[in-house]
Amino acid sequence: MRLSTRSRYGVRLMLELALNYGRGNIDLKEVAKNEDISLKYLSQIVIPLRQARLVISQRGSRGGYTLSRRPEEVSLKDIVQVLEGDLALVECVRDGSSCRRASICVTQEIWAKLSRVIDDTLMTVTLADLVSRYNEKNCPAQTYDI
Amino acid sequence: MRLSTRSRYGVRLMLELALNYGRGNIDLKEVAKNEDISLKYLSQIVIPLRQARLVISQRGSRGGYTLSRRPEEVSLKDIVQVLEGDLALVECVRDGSSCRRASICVTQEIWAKLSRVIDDTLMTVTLADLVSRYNEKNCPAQTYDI
DNA sequence: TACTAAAACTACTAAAATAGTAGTAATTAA
DNA sequence: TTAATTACTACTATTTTAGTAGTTTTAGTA
Repeated sequence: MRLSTRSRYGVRLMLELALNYGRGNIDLKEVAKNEDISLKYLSQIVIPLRQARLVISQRGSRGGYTLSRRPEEVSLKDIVQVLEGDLALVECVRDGSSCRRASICVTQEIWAKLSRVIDDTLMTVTLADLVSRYNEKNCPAQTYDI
Repeated sequence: MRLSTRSRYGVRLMLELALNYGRGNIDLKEVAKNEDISLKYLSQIVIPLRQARLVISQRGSRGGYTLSRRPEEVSLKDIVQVLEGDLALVECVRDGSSCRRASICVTQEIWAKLSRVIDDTLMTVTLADLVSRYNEKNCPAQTYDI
């Protein structure tokens, strides 16, 4: 039960865009460098994010990506959902008819619950939250020694 | 982010043992038939459960498996933990040194939280709970038409 | 207009994980 | 002694993961 690099890199990509929200296009080269992720791989990962309209792209020179919504309005669930595809934790939760034991199965109920708990957790965390955490962690309150 | 059949089958195996708790050895053939799972595959899955002392085995004719503890005392976390191996949701949560960005990374904190939420959810569900659900679902209160 | 930097698209690939199967050996109750 | 059962070892096909590689399109700018 592993979270793919795809999802994790995708979240970090989106975090970079959130950190630069309001500053125009950010190109993937920059993100790849900051986050230490293969540029080519990133350029694959961003495609579904664009298709899902979580980011807006601009091609050509000085092109790049921007968030299509404010960081407060993008949850990690939005991102992970797009990048994990339609994969559910367990197939029978998404599609009851995929298992003929569904009607008598009690474990299905548990996996459904677990799916909900995961979704709820991811839904309550937004990019804005990550930005706050980032600032706390990497930009501690500055003291000026004069 | 998928739960393996290994874990899911393992839980169903344990549920079968819980349903038959107190009735002596249950052999895998029976479980395989009831749960519609390959006998050979089940016999692989049960090995780590035995090694983790969640079940006790008896070899030979009339052999089989029994729960080593009462159903109330076995949570789904116990089972899934054993069957997923030491795989964490995300490697860096289990082992901070696995990623050199750990000290500056804020997504790690989120994955750690998600891991905890998953663990907590699985920890609160015991085999006894599954047995209750099973009885409710498959043995509705009987009415006698005389 | 030509150049350059960027996204977009298409195809391929090595490695690992998943979900099993197959066959044999050891054990034990009857 | 036999039959039933667990235990052990090895193998395998398929899918997923985590990328790489190369080309094409687009758009700003000198």
